[in-house]
Amino acid sequence: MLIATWNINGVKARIDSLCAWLEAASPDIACLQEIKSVDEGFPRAPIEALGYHVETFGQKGFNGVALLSKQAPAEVLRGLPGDDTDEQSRYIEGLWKIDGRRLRVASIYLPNGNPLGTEKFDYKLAWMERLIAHAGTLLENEDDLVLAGDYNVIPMPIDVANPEAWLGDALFQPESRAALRRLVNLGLTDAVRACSEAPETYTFWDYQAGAWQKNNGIRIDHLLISPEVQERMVSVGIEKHVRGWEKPSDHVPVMIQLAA
DNA sequence: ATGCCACCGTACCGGTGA
Repeated sequence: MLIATWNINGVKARIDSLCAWLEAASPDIACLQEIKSVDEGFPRAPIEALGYHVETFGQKGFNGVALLSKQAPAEVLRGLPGDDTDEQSRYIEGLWKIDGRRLRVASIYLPNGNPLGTEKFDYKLAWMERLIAHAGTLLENEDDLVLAGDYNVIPMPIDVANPEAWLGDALFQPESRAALRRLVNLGLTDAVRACSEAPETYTFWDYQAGAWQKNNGIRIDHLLISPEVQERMVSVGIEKHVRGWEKPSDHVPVMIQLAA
């Protein structure tokens, strides 16, 4: 069982790369973020032609998340619970029933929160509180749980090439990092860090100022897993080579392999 | 340095991102 997450930065601009990656990596479940498409405009046909079921939660212009899976989910939840007035499409969750197990996977596009001192940062922190509350509810079920996505939070200094450059950024604020720690401390595991303490483990490189060429990256795409999933974890992988493709997303896919 | 680059919409620029 292979589960992946990828902030694709526009599914219509990246559809050929997405199909090439799906064919090569063959994830059982792929979580996408920043599809930047309404549901009706999502290019589902070429993805379905590869044998994938498609569930989307899009919006016009920006944001938007999706779940691609070889097996159709039994249930789908669109939108993060806790605020009926939230109009941004940043959360979609599916439940799969596989070999008698219940597997819940969420595709998360956590708010960026920049600039500091604005309602955008308040929205980020409030959204994180809602995510913590919802994750607590999910963990009570003791299902297999994978919270995957672009968290827009740099957990630790080891997760950024140039920490000083991010001190004034919402992604590296003490409040953002503390909220992520509280989420993890509910009983989740950061799958990538559980498998490797290596520095220069990044998932995002800015398009600007030659960040990719200089390996000036950050690790902000995370797979947070429940104890039931951690027991079955075989390996994780960061698809770094995808950043070197033509017209790449600024993020690369992150994957976890589970036994059976 | 609030730009560098890239996406989207109804578009030849402004909003948004990280």
